[in-house]
Amino acid sequence: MQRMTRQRSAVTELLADVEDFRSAQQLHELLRGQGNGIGLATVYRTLQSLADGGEVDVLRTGDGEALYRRCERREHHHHLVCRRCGATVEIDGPTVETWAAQVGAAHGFTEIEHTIELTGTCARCAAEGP
Amino acid sequence: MQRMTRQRSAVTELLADVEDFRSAQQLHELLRGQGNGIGLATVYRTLQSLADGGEVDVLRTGDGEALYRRCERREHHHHLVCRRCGATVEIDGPTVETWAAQVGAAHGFTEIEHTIELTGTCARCAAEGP
DNA sequence: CCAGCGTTTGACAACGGTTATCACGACTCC
DNA sequence: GGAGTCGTGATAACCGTTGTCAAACGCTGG
Ligand SMILES: [Zn+2]
Ligand SMILES: [Zn+2]
Ligand SMILES: [Zn+2]
Ligand SMILES: [Zn+2]
Repeated sequence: MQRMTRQRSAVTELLADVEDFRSAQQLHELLRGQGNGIGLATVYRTLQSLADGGEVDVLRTGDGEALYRRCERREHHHHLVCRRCGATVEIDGPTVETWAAQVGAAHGFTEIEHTIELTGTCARCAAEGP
Repeated sequence: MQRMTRQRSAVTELLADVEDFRSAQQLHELLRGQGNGIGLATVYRTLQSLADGGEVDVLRTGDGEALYRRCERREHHHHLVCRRCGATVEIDGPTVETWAAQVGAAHGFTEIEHTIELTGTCARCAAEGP
């Protein structure tokens, strides 16, 4: 059903190399830069399809832009992202998982979902100073 | 520094009445509907200034739209929002506050911030069925 | 290997929420 | 009341994202 085209594999290979969360437009720029001509719309479509399949994680910046990242673990997890350089650590939070479920149930809510993202300044960036 | 104009008080009064998170455009519609003529740009500006002053909370929907709400408590807190009707409960989470700080520190990150939002179906909506 | 056909692509236009512009009006202070 | 300041609002611009649709492509069965 899903065909493997030159463009689709270019995107997945690029995502395998990139460590941090990147926007669709950044990824498009990178692909163009490395000679892999590809349409912007195709990048968006591919990322969306990968996200739907759970192959990449999506998170939204404060101003609504979507960032994508190919994470190590496919199971549910959260992120600790450096606000300066974008370095990302995948977080496993059993504590908050149960907390979220309990709080939701305590107020009579069902089918609880949660969004939990951590932002900070990583050690390397903190060392550099302002 | 901040003047109290007819438009600004109209927005704050409306926010005092509205229980749930609403978008800037919804609030603009409501103001227009109740005869309070006001420009859309002014609604955006006012909401932004209120948000900067910590008088309203902002949260982003999955597709990047900003929603605003005048919350009871001005201190830091989180939200449990019904995905059907928008009913909102303010959540106090000492557990997750310390968890977030610890996890951040454990990875050498400083100045940790966190985004934590809970979504579910409230008891009333669950009773109504699909 | 090739024809046929459904899928994917990509340039471009359109969309939707938000922000910038800037002339105008309203308020303040003297 | 006049100068200076700040807020307003219609409109245009912005920017990330999605829709359009003809052409290109990848797969498969023959
Ligand atoms: Zn992840
Ligand atoms: Zn979780
Ligand atoms: Zn709140
Ligand atoms: Zn918190």
